[in-house]
Amino acid sequence: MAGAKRADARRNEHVLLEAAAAAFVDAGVDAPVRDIAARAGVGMGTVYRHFPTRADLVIAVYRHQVDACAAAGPALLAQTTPFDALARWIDMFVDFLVTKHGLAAAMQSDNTRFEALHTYFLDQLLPVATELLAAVAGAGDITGDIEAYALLRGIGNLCVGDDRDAGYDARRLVSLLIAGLRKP
Amino acid sequence: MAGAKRADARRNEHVLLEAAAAAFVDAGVDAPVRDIAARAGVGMGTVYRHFPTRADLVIAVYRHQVDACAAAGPALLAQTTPFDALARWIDMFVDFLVTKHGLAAAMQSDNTRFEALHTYFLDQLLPVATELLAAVAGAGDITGDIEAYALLRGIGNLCVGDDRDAGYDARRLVSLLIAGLRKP
Amino acid sequence: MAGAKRADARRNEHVLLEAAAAAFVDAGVDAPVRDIAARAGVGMGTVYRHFPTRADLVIAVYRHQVDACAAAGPALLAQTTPFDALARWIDMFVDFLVTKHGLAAAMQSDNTRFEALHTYFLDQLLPVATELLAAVAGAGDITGDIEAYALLRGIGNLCVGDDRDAGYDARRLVSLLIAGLRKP
Amino acid sequence: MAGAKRADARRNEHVLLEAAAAAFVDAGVDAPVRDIAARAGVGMGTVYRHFPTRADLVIAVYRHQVDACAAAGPALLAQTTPFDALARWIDMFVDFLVTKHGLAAAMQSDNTRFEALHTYFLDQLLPVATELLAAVAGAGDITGDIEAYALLRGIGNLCVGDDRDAGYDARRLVSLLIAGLRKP
DNA sequence: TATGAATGAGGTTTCATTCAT
DNA sequence: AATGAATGAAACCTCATTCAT
Repeated sequence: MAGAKRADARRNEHVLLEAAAAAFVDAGVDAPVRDIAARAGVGMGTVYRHFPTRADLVIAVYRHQVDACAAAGPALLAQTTPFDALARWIDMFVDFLVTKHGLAAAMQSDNTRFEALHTYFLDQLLPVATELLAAVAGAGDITGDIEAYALLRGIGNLCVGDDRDAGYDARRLVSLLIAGLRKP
Repeated sequence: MAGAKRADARRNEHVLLEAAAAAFVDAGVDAPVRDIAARAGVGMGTVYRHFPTRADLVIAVYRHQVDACAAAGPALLAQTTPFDALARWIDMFVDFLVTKHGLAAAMQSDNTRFEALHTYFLDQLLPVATELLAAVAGAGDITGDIEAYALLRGIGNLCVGDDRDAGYDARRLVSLLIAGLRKP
Repeated sequence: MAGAKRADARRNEHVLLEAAAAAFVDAGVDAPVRDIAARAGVGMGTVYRHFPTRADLVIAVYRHQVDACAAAGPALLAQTTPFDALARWIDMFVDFLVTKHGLAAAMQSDNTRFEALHTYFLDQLLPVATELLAAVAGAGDITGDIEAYALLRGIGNLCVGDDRDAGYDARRLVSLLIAGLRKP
Repeated sequence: MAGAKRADARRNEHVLLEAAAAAFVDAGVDAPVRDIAARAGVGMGTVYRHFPTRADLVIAVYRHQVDACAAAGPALLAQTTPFDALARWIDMFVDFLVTKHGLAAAMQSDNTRFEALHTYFLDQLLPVATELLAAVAGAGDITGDIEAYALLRGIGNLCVGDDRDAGYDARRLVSLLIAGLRKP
């Protein structure tokens, strides 16, 4: 019986994540709880049961992709030159942010509601970025210093609004940034 | 007689602009009208009298600085090399955005309320940025193409949250961007 | 399970209708939502949940009585002479309007918010009034023509403010109107 | 000098009355003071100087016509039969109300702001109506009793909204009322 | 455990009225 | 005397969040 319940709960959680992801795309990560619940076909209380705070929900929605991104770093380092690994990892990160409408905006929000989200991202990605940057520096490919944090933050910022604005291409600007990083 | 009254009103308008600027810093450009009025020490109706829509207020808050920035472009071009002029103009732009906390965030908002603000910025700055980029391209200092719009947007994005975050320095990232632009 | 909740909600809806009716009496059909909520002892949001627009609320408040009035017409025609049936039906209508203080005033409001209310009343009552008038005309009891719409509107108007004014008796004036209608 | 001023003031008062009358037509007797002032081309303070309360303004707007109506009663009585005099006087009253959009509605409003308006109307018209009714009763032309107050009130009510509603003709209903009054 | 009704704070906007100039 | 800027009390409506069922 307990097991049956859990199956139900797990299904609900899954449905909710899909619904939230869809709502975030359409209305940003501040989408009304009621809308998310309605999309998922559950009551609002159910949303709160599974994700007590908004950050919990947002993190849950993006956890898989953040984790995948984190995992990709070392793999890339093993495959190619440090600079190329960094460039390709950043590409992945940009792809992730740019396809998740509103996520970059949420990341730069200073609303305390999203603090936990921020933290989660950094916990996962900062070590990887640090490692990649260190490898590039070790290979002597970089001009000047740049903190991993600053780099992630800058890339995140460049991705804000990419989807909403036909005249703007975050990837292009990020590539300029990387070019600026490289020792001639 | 008509002029006498205006002294009061003009003072109030000034106070309101200061109050709004401060409120925008603390709470973003969506700061409640009630708060802005309270900071200014006036009634809410006074805010609406002077600035019927929110865009009116936001534009008014930043107009002087936008105008100054626009004016600086040609002056710089006359003083130094194209690339240096561009770099210094971008510095000015970044200074402006970074000291006016919350402005960059407003610029990237897709809320239709801020459309007029967006428009105003672009009307003022796009021609200048275009002129500077053309000069640099003419001098053969640039690698690849970049639209003035994309550049402004990217710089604006990089400035988002610079003030709120000790570990982040927008100027540093912008300088990487410019470096990436330059032909080796 | 779904039914359990409804008990509460149904009770609240009932309480709200009573509260709204009372508020309409005291302050007209434009009574502040906050007041209605306070009378009902519920939050304002509850009013909006049950009655998203003001017209919804006003119609709901008076629906039962309008329906009852509409139903009474044919019954009366079957019981007595056409003229008597008309007179008694009008008595009912007047009773309804006069006891539902403020309703007549709402009916004459040209505020577009009340359009739906107006429409609802006419949809229900116009056919009945038309039928009664036709029967009276068929019996040759009437002098001159009168449209059902004009008659309802006139009676409605005569009832405005009946309750607020000790020196005024809408029934008496309506009876004069009916007398004026009758062929000597 | 004092005289010169007075000419100015008198002119302003006149302009204001015209403006208020027009505003009342368009927006009812609750028309915003600002609108009235704007129509008159004066400041709002000027409205308040001339008409400290809203009732003062409303009364002033309609005073001439009320007075004319009051004066007409005795004249009609002297010219024709009592019943005919009453009928013609009521015609005048209806004409007055029906052409002054929104006035009838104001008269029936129980808003205390309009109390003085109410009072003024009654002070002027009640004696005249009473006299006319007494004459008709004296001539034995009336069936049953009707108070002058009730009659005025009923007629006023029948005129509400006459202008806004193509399907409604207050004059027709008032004539039914009078017909109902007459002894066969 | 799930539901969704209820709450009420929070933001917006509109005007009647006062009062400094 | 005239002006119109300023005030601030309403009123509206929208959710995030709680909690009875």
